[in-house]
Amino acid sequence: MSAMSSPLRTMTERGGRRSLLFSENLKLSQLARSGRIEEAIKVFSSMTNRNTVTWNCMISAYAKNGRVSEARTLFDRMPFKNLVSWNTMIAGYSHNGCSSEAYELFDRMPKRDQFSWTLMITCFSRNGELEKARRIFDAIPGQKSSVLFNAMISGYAKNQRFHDAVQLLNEMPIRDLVSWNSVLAGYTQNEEMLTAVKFFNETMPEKDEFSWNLIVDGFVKIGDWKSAWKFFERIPNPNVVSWVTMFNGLVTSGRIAEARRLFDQMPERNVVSWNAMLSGYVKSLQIDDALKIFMEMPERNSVSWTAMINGYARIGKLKEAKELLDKMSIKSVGAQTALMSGYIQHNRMDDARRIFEEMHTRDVVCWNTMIAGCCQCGRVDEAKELFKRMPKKDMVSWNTMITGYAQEGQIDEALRTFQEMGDKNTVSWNSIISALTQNGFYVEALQYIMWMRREGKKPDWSTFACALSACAHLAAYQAGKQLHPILLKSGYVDNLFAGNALISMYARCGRISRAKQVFDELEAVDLVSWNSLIAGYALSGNGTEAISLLRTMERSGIKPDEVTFVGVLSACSHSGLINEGLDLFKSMSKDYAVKPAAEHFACIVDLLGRAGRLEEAYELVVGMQVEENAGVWGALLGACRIYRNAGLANIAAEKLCEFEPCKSSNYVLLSNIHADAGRWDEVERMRVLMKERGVKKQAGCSWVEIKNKFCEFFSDDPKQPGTAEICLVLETLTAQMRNTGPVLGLSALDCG
DNA sequence: CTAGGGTTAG
Repeated sequence: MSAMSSPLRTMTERGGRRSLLFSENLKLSQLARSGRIEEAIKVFSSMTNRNTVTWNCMISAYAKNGRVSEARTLFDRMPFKNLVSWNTMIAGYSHNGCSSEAYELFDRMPKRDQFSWTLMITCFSRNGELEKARRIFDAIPGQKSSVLFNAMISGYAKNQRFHDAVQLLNEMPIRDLVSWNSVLAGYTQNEEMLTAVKFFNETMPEKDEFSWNLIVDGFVKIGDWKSAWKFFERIPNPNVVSWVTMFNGLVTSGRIAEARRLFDQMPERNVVSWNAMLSGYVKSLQIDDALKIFMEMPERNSVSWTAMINGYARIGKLKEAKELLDKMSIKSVGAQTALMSGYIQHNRMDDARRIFEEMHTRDVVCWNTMIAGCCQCGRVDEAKELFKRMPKKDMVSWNTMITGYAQEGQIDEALRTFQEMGDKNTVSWNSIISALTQNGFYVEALQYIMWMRREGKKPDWSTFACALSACAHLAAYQAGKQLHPILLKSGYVDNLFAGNALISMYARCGRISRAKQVFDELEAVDLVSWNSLIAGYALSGNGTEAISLLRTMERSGIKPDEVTFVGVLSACSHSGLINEGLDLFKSMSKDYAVKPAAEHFACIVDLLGRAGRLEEAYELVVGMQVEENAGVWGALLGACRIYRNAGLANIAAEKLCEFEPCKSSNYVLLSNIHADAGRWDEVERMRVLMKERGVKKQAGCSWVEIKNKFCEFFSDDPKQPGTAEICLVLETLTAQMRNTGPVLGLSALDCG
């Protein structure tokens, strides 16, 4: 008996040991996949028996969780490396975007197989280094598998090199579904839906659920849920992904009730479906409904918890959010970031900072959230410090800093950051362009848009909105006009931000009928669209039309706001509708519950002033309940100059110098008034005051658009080309205006 | 344990 049992026992022991090792290795890879890296480390260090697979698993575990340097340490220390070890380490670098490190290993490895080639091609492609990927591809000896072709095709397609992708597709010996879908994904994910549908209908010989889902997702991504629905209905065998993709399309277009109906109709639901419903409710801030789903759902993962915490955080129920986080057994980075973000949104920066500092691991999203939070509450120096401290920056980090600097008016820092960053995406370009427009550098903004197009970056709705806004502020009609067809072709016309910017551009360039046409052609309009149009009529001096638009706007169910009234009131004053303007001013607080601000008072002062009712205007300013500003006194001063009321002008100009102590033109005006009245001592006092306050004459500057080029003019600039001609034209114009137009002092033309 | 469609939720 004993002689027989001995070898048997040895065999089972060996088998047992082997199966134990196998199951421990399996456990390691499972932990790695679900992001439980700390547990994986524990398991690995407690293992007495390790084989090469164990080491490979642990390398992969580290790399998949962003700890690529620890993975490398393990790789260097492991007792025996096989081909998979090398491939795993390369994959690790690839997942973490380290293409040069990956290539260094690839170059040194003793033997290569299909995995190695494919990994390296994918790694370079992900990094946008397509030429390097192609060099690898071309150097592969012998027959290339379709997996290799597909990797290269996918790389081209993802990077919008559609021509190269299709060419390779045609060159490969045997195409399969992955090949077709790789090209299709390139189109759908780059918002090329026209080409995508054509490829889907006319080129692809066969389709699977992937193909259908890609099309639906592509339409969802561009916000066209109707087209998404058309294709969704035609899917022969929609799977869970199809349903969730369509569901997501309804949620992003704000149709939460319809989304709910679709959810109820789903033939099968997995945890992703439930999470989609949950976060759908969170997005539309229906937190009670979200909670109901959270309680109802049969299975929860960290995404579910994170979504719920995020929901509470967004409506300011921070106590509930924190309690939920405390209940999580393994607190994911995302969940902690959600609570942190809640604190940031509700101005509890210290609490946010505490969570941030206490976190064991932080991903790039967490860092970016904290940085954005600091920027939002004006702590840009703190943001800068964090930005320096963070171990790995992504595109979002850089873009956030650019926007942060811009909001603080630190345009030089924004420009420096933009130049310093390596790769730039559309958002980076948009960030710097909107930084420029927000700070009044309109010519520079247009310059950057030109550079952006030269770099081959596709403009999106934000680019168009900024470009058109710059044109509007410069009254650059030629440039703005040319943007219109480009916008039409781009497919962003129905974007309200772009559409409103277009209205505003035409309106401010004095093309009010074109503005109206754009307005009428928009699928849906909002308050901003109405305000832009009304402001346009104000600018063109058509008060009657502005008032009539206000009425139409009300009938369409949109309530006017303070901006609307600035438009309507200034329209009244520009077209001499005195009584209408005064009536509207009275009714804006009474009937519309819009509190008049200084800007509205300025309109009425201007209106009364133009009618010569200077005393009334003065009484209004003195008696107004809101804080006075330069605009109000400026309006009064303007009226005083037309009607030559030196006494009131003196008061207004004094006030103006109080509000804008650094603006030289105010002192000059006041000084001129005193000079007119022969009060030379006062003129002298002005001169001394200017010197005391350090007021320097600002160079007057203006732009002219000639043949798509912007010419900047500075006053008193002897280097200015064509000065003599310009002065001659100016003199002629002035003479003509003296004879025909309203009487203006020469100072009215003295604007550089 | 490592490659090609990074189809869906954060």
